[in-house]
Amino acid sequence: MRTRFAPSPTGYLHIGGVRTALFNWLFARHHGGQFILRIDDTDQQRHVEQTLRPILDGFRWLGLDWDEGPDVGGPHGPYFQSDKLPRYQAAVNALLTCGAAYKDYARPEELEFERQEAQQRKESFRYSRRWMATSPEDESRFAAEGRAAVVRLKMPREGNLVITDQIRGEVQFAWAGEPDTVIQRADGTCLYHLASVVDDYDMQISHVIRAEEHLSNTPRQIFIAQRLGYPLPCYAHVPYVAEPGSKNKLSKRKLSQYLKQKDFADLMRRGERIAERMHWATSPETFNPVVVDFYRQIGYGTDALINYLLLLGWSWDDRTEYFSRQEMITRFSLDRVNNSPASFDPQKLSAFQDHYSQLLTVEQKFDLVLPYLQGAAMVASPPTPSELQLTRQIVQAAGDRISIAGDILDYQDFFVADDQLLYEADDVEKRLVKATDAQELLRRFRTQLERADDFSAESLELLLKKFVQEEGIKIGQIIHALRVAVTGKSVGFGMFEILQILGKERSLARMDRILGQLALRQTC
RNA sequence: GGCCCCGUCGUCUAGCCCGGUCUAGGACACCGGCCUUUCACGCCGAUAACACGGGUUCAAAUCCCGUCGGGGUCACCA
Repeated sequence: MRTRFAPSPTGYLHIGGVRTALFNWLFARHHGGQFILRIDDTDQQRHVEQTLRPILDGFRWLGLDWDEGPDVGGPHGPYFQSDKLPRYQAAVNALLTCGAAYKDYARPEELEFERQEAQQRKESFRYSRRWMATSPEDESRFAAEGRAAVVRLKMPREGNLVITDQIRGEVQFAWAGEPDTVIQRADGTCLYHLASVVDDYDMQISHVIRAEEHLSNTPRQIFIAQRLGYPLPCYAHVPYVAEPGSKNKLSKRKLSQYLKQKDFADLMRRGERIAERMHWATSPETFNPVVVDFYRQIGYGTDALINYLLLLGWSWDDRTEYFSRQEMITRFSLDRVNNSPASFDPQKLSAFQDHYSQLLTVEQKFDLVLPYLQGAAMVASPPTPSELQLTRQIVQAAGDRISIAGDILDYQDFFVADDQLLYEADDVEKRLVKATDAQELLRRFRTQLERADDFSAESLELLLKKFVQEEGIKIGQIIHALRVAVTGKSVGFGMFEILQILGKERSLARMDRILGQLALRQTC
């Protein structure tokens, strides 16, 4: 079993493309076959290297390894269409010779005229073949008129074709409805349909697993293969990935429209918050939730992404949600691929990420998070031992709150100098100003803290409990005020962990600073 | 418009091929509650779907026909 994914070098990896690639990869791995990467660059100019790199990097990041293709080579190369021009030329000649294709000398405007005429009559367009050359005499006559020739498929105009699709079952087409597709341009370069069929044959692809939009291209490709005497691969057309909340195909260019949807907007905002702290120059070309690299950049894990994508259109049973790589390989089959489009749901992706990130140890998370702190210049590069320790403690205390690696940047307050800490005005108002006795209680508790020689979370908790008891107050009367005093806001992780992380000196400094400011405010 | 595909909770889906066990199951989200020093996690609970209409049948989400709706594709793009 041999499958392939044939991206064109566009500079980015589309989320739907990855899903298709994943299915190809899984299918090949399941059957112990090969997964081939081939570059569809018939239409590309020179910068292939530049636009291909991000795609290959994306595959590597995701762990979708290819057995043959760019960087790794293989016995059925070349794996770049741009390197196979003579090969395609030979195929075109063969098609011409056997009468499956013809040279067409129509000018674009003449074709356009026919097309419009058909539209006016509300008929489907079918080329008249008026400028089809049927003899060398025709060719020289047309050429004398200054016409250039393209090569078109000479499609049958009667009969039907039944395709047995592995996912959709039997699909019937009438040959008469198939257009005389151009397979070679006037300048001699070849087009996708031809190249694709020739490549699939050369690379001995057994299963063509691709997006649904190619279903209607299949008849003409089968026609080419048949007339060239190639054995037909099995076809499987997977439904495309749809926009959140609709059945339209997900498209990178429609980002601004998706942003009107809350979940998508939230995801984007989360990304932008990270990008901002990292000082990234972002553009919708690469920093876009439709593009896979977006997730790598902000710190998603590949386990979550792959698992989510797997379930977008495929299922094993009525309840299994989590699959290891090995489990997916073992269980994957085409017949459990769904046949209706599935819309992309950022929230569900997040839920998978939450799950997989909870499986990580503190040390693993620590490693993931560190580059972000360095990138945001919140720690030095390389980090000092005390910064490393601080980070480790934060990761530990944050627990589930850090889901994607970039989430660490939300804990900037621990890294900022004590006299630079920003306070949420509303929180200060509510917990330190309006709350009666809050400031006084803080002052009194401060002296206790100062005397404490054990600043561990456990002993701090005992200390506060004792204080609360002695004062005859409820813990809520002081703890919120304390939190705002040392972190600047009213939400965060466990109070005693916060104090432990900051340590005595910093905790006191922060308390003193805000208490001083508030005292000053009162006298004014 | 032609051709093709698709149609189960808001979303991802199980069930459909081989009709009864489906008063339609799971997950995410949402809502409510519990836990609790806040947030998050966790736990418990609730709401929520067979597009519609005809058949066939003792019985239809499941089979047949039609309608409607959504989408894909109709390039000298891939």
